[in-house]
Formats: sequence, C-alpha cells, structure tokens
Amino acid sequence: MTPATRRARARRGEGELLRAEILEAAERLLIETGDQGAVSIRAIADAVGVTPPSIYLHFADKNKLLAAVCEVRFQHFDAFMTEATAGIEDPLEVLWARGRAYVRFGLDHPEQYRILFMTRPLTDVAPGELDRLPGLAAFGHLVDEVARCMDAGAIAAGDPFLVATSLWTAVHGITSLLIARPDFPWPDLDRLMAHLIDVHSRGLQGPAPAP
Amino acid sequence: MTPATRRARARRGEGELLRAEILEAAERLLIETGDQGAVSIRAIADAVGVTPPSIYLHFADKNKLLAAVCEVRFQHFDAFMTEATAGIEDPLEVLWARGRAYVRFGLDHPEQYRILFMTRPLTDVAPGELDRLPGLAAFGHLVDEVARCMDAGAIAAGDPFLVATSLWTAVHGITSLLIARPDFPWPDLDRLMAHLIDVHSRGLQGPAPAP
DNA sequence: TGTACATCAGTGAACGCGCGTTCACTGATGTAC
DNA sequence: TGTACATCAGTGAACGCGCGTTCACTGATGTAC
Repeated sequence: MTPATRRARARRGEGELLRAEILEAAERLLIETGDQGAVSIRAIADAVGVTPPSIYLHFADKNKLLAAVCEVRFQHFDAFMTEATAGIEDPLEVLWARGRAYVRFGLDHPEQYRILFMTRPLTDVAPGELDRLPGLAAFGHLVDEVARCMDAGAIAAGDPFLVATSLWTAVHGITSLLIARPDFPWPDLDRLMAHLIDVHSRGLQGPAPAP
Repeated sequence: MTPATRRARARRGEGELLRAEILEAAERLLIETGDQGAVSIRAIADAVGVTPPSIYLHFADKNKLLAAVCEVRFQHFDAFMTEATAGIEDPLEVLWARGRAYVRFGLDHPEQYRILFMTRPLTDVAPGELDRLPGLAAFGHLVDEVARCMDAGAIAAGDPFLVATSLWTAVHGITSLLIARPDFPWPDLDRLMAHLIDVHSRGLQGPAPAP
C-alpha cells in the first residue's frame, strides 16, 4: 500500500522534524487502532508518509522508538493527574481526585495504559539510574501528596512510600482489570471507586481497631 | 529444526491422546520459556514430536487451543487457593490466606498469570453464558468467603459481590504490577501485603469514622 | 486362517503474510570559491 | 553571478524470519467376510 500522501522532504538542517512526526504518528496509531500490535515500523512510516528505512535515521531500533513514545505518554499521564488535582485544598481530597483521574486516564486510553503499566518494560533500567524510570515523576507526586496527608493528620503517620505504593497498586488493580477483563460483570465504576475510597479513608486513618 | 524425538503414532481410537499431550506441551512451553510469544503452533508441535498440521486435528485454531490451556490453568489456580485456605477456621483469616495465595501464585507463575489476567481475553463471552467465564469459579469462592465474613460479623455487612470485586482488584494490582514493573523499587512484599491486610481489616470493619 | 478394504492418525510441502532491518543509491539543498 | 561539490534527507529493493493455516497424501491399524 502506498501512503495516502507522501511527506514533503524536510529542508536541510531540519531533519529532526521527522523525529517528532514519527513519534506523533506512533502515538496516533496506538490511540486510533487501540492495538499495540498494529504499531509497526511499516505502519508508522506509512502514517508519516515516508519509507520504513527513514525511521532508522532517528531511532536505533523499534524498541527505542516505543520507549520514546512511552516517555511522552508518561508526561501526558502525569500532567493529566496534576491538572485533575489542581485547586483542591484538602490533602485527602487531592489523593482521591488523583486516584479517580488515574482510573479515568486508563479507561480513556486503554492501549496507552497497557503499554505504560501492563506489558513488559521496553527499557532495561540500570540499578544506578532508577530515578530515570519512566513514570517515576508521577509516582513522586503521589508520594508527596501522601506525605502531606500525614502531615495534616488526615491519615495515620507512617511510611509515605509504602502507602503510596499500596494506593498505586489499588487504582492499578481496578484500571487494569477493567481493561483486561471487560466481560466480567463489573459493578458500577463509581460504586467501586466510592467503596475503594471508603475502605481506604477508614483503613488509613487510625491504628488497628480493638479486636 | 526436527523434533528431538518423534512421537509414536497413537493406536487406532486413541487419537484423543494427542489432544492432552498438546495441552500439556503448551503449558510446559509457557512455563519454561516464560514468554507467551514463544508458544506458537510450530513450537508446540515440535515439543510434542509431531508436525504442525496435527494440531488442527484437535483444535480449530490457535485461539481455541490457548483458550483450552487457559481453562486448565484457571482450575489449577483455583485449586491452589482452595488448598491454601483449607483448615483455617476464622473466616477473616481465610480471606487473607486466599489473598496471599493469589499473589504467590501470580509471582510463581508470572507468564500464566499474564494470560489469565493481563492480556486480552482469548474467548469472546456471550452475555448469556457469563457463568462460563473462565475463572468465575474461583471468584465465586471469594464471594462466598466474603459473605461468610459478613455473616460472622468479621466485616461490616454489605454487598459481598462488591467487596469481593474490590479485594480482587487489590490483590491483582499488587501481583500484576510486580510482574509488569519489576524494576520499580518495590518495598518488601510481606510488608506490602501486611499493609494491604491492615488497611482492609480496618477499612472493611466499621462504618465511616467520625470526621 | 487369510485377505481386501475402510478408517484413522498423522505427514510433507507449500501458501501468503507482515515483520524488523540492511544496503547501496539518489537527488535536492546549501556552501565555497 | 556562476558553478563544482559536499552534505544531508530521504528512497527502493531486498534479506531472512517465523508465523498460522491448507491441502493432498500416506501408511499403519483394525474389521468384515
């Protein structure tokens, strides 16, 4: 299949433009087809209006390209949640708003969510550069919010990292199962989220109740 | 590559034997390679010691084969958890034991867990036959246990289905993220599980605490 | 007891496909003189 | 102002691969007479 429109060649010195177009096309393909398998070098090249070898002018191999896509998606993801919590005063409400936004993002962009959190990592991370782990920025924001809740006395004092990790797994559990098992007779999502928040507000608050 | 050993042809009337061998080989491949992509018709045929077309004597296509593998794995999964809770009296402890067993199974068999809960469903389930949804037996056991906890007053009365669903997403969240993001600086798993159980014992117990 | 024959469990070779990647090349663009 | 030339952004064709699946077949096995 010849591409619908062949892309005009970049001016000299502007070769880097193609890189951005490739990334954009890869994301678009991912979103439109909703299928990670549909995002092939050939499909991307075709979407950009260029031949497959051109991709290799800007990315060493397919993995590097997908890793770059991933990074951009993580930024969007983090920005989306930051936006959703903007303007909220109560630190506990910030936490719940972030949780709701997390799930919403996942369900609105299931195929992106799959890549971000449900498939094998695309990049091997050396132990020394854990801070470069994609998505760790977003997680850092969550830890901060948990710490703020502890400082405000909204939840019991403790290890913010542990609590944040646990909250992450909780929202991930809902999001990823809804994506992976849509046939399950799910209860209403709002009810499920309300229950999650209910359990956690109580569960994170005091010491263990009397037996 | 020719197979290491060619399988002896089945006696007449015993053609069904191959079916079982195919299933077994598919599971073994999945476990040994730890890679769903490595489980191809050709690889399975080779492992059994038979040519690829033979597979089609017993399975209409690859999806049907994988669905059959899935069903067997779900039975193992359910049996494993049932075993892990056998002999425990306290209904709440049963619940936690099941949760721990769930996570353990997932981490011990990550590639199987991937197929069961992290990838696209292999079979389309018609709305009328939801009870045939693979794995629903295991979920049913969880619902029963939750109901028993409610009856015993160990957790607050409510909708056992909703609570069971929420608990499922909780353990799935931990299991699947540990599998998908091993590079994350995870806290100790026992600590994480203890925290999860702690939060849920408190969170599921009473009505909302005074503000 | 012997033999023709239907049945059944497989085989061998090939199909078309899409994939990631490589390699030698082309032709427009800007620059030096 | 004109022209030779280096540079740079791509192209075109092909590579080898493994995949799921199909099709006509073979040859051992059991059965009927």
